[in-house]
Amino acid sequence: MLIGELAQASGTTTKTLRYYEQAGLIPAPGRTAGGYRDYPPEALSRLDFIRRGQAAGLTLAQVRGVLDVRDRGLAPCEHVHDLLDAHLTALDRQIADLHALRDTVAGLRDSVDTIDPATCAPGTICRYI
Amino acid sequence: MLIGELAQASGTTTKTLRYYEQAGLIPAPGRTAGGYRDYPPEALSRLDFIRRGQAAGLTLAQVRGVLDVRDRGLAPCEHVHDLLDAHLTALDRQIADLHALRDTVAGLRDSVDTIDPATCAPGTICRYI
DNA sequence: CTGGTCCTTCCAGTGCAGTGGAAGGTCAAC
DNA sequence: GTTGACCTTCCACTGCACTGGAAGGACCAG
Repeated sequence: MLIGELAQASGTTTKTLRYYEQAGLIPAPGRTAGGYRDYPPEALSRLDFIRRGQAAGLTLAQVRGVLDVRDRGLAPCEHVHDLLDAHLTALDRQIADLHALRDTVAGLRDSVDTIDPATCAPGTICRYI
Repeated sequence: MLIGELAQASGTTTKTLRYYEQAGLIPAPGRTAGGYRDYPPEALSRLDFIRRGQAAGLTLAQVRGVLDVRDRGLAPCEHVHDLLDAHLTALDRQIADLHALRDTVAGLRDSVDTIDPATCAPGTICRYI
């Protein structure tokens, strides 16, 4: 399988595949006589896993962590559980932070509607922020 | 006011102040005989505004947009209202996206606890992601 | 044999908001 | 006069996940 075919099959680009190889996410494949990358069929399932990991909001470094465990011949179940657990905690905090920010911004925006701009102090940049 | 004093007073660093100047967020101040930056007192309120804008989750480019309006001698009220409104919309979508992601990740994590790892297919990377 | 498409490597840039460090100038105190 | 703190400019780097482009080789159809 040439790089362009794999890119098409996995819904990504040749640029990205070379980048993944350089980043240690996919192993360097064999080469054809002409020096072209020649991927085995299982490269596709590896790319699907990477895509699913990304869809779950994991970084490529985290995905690579799981792949590294798997490549050492181990079952990554515990690792995956801990990773998802930590990710969930981070997401919860991120959502809470964003919620607080949202309320702050909503208050600021409403203040623009309700506070008379004539009461702005001359030396300030903006009365509302 | 020298740059170190302003940095201390505004709770930032000299590096950041030079960066803000280069980025067009604060005007280039006068210089002392020795070539040191010499800030006027109102630089502090400008930096406070920048900090409040950042606390509201605005980018420096957005903050600079407000400052540009103000520097042209106009009241930025309408601009600020529109900016905050758009920001609020973006925040709401971001929160919704994050919520959906959170639910997905929670489902994945729980599947690690409930699905028997012995049922993993040998060719796959991970049964859970 | 030529044209077109695919592939190769390598270097550099994107956006965001700074941060690090080198090489050197200024100023006040001792 | 010298130490030390502060300042100057300039260039490069951080993290993240790519993306763009140049220069050149491989391969296939007509």
